Amino acid sequence: MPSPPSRTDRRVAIIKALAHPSRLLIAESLQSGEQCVCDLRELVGGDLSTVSKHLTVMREAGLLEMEKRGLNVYYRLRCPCLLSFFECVDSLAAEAGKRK
Amino acid sequence: MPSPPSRTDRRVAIIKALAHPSRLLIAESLQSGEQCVCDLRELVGGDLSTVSKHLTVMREAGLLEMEKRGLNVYYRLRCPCLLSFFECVDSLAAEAGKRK
DNA sequence: CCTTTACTTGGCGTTTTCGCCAAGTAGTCT
DNA sequence: AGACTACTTGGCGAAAACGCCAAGTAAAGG
Repeated sequence: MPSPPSRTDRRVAIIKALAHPSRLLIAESLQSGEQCVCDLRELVGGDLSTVSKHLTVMREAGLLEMEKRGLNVYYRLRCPCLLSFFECVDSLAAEAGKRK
Repeated sequence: MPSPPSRTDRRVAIIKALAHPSRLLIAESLQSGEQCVCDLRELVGGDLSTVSKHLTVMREAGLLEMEKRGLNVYYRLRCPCLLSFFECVDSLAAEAGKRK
């Protein structure tokens, strides 16, 4: 039987959900408001099924909420705190750029 | 020829460097000050070479600094801002725990 | 009801990541 | 110098993540 996810497991799942170029772009784009899957597909390119799977990863990690309205499915961020995280990452990314 | 890493690539590298149970534990532990590799090995368990490779990933992403003193190599965080990020992750992780 | 649109799910080959072992390097000690 | 300690690096098999295609589902429209 599978043991329940530990505190660390849940943390890692959340971080992993951001650790991919397409998913990071999606998270950043959703900061300005909800978007449907087709919008996000235009954003990141590639197959619709691939985008859908990325969104599933992010939703299961707890990062996103989804809501179906009509034919479209809209996704939005569940966390207002991502912004400060991105600032942190960017300050490191800027230094990494200079260092090398 | 390889194109230079984009802004998103650098961001992703930093996030990926935290997206593993052992590496996340290491980052959290280093918040209270520098530690040598053998300390971190005790923390996460497993082979020393595995720990060393995790540290290399984190260092190359820009997360850590290393310094050799005597026989030991000490690692420390390069970013004071990780703390607020972990608070963000934890608030999500707590909700994810409740939700399911 | 049938078709179309907007997705989601299953499957599968390819790529990446992970972790151990073995071997190499750099200080320290005697 | 030789032995020992504390790592780092190379290599490799196993596991996980990725992305496409094909098939399935749900709501809307004719």
